[in-house]
Amino acid sequence: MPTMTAAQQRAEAKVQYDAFLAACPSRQLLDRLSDKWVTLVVAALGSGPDCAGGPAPMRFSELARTLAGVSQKMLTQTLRSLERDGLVTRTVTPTVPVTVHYELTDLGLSLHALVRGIKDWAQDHMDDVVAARAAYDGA
Amino acid sequence: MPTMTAAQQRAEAKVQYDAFLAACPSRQLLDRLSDKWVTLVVAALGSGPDCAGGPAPMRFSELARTLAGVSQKMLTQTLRSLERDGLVTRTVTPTVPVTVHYELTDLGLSLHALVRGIKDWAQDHMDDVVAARAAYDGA
DNA sequence: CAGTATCCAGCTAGATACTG
DNA sequence: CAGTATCTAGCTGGATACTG
Repeated sequence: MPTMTAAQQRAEAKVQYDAFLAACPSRQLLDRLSDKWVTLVVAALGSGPDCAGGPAPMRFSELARTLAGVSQKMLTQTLRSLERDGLVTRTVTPTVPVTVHYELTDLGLSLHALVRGIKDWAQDHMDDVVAARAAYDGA
Repeated sequence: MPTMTAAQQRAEAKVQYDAFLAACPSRQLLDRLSDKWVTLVVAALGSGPDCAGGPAPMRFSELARTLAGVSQKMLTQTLRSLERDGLVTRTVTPTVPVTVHYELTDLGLSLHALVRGIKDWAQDHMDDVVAARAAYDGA
């Protein structure tokens, strides 16, 4: 065999990739933020239903309404993963029917600061992006 | 018909959802950052191949190596969208074979600051997340 | 109200082959 | 070197129905 096959080279690349991941912790959080509902839930819990207030606990149905368009499945899945990661707390009040509140933890709040930063950047620069897009498409 | 069907309620929700999107500009950037390769490319161009230096122009193959594991297709697609959005510049040097450099624009650099913030947050808090995860799984 | 369970359509992204 | 083109497997996430 004179040289590596394409498949072998790919396998090799995967190993290097894993190493790159291990060396760059940002990747792990990235996978979290890459889930669009995660970011939206954090934004909702951190900024309130109107996307402009302060942090506030919200009920399941309240979140579902605020993020209208999210399926129950995705909302549940997202909230579970956030709870598991210690970013939100889940509080069950045994009324009939049951009432459940979700709230950002301190850790979640610190992440919210980043999300807020992203939002601010978007508001400041999104028109630049739109303009660049128009120029690119026109040319 | 006494009440709305489930399908009608869903259609209604979609409209509200669109309104929510329009009211919250963060969503547009979110879609951008939700693409994991976008964030990684910005990080690579902004922090250098070793993920620790300063902003530096990089060649196509250099990016492919740094983000080992990315397919040519995804890398090309990602770079095109970033170019279209005015976040990176594409410079072709007519050597044989051709040489292409990618570099962050000022706009791209300002976005990189956010990515850097995310990275720093990850380094500061990722162990908390891991601990929370272990506690959740153990209980 | 706040889920869980199941099914499946659609899109994403990987593999592969070819080009200037 | 830096792409483009094509095919397709697999996974994501939506729709729907059911439960404590």
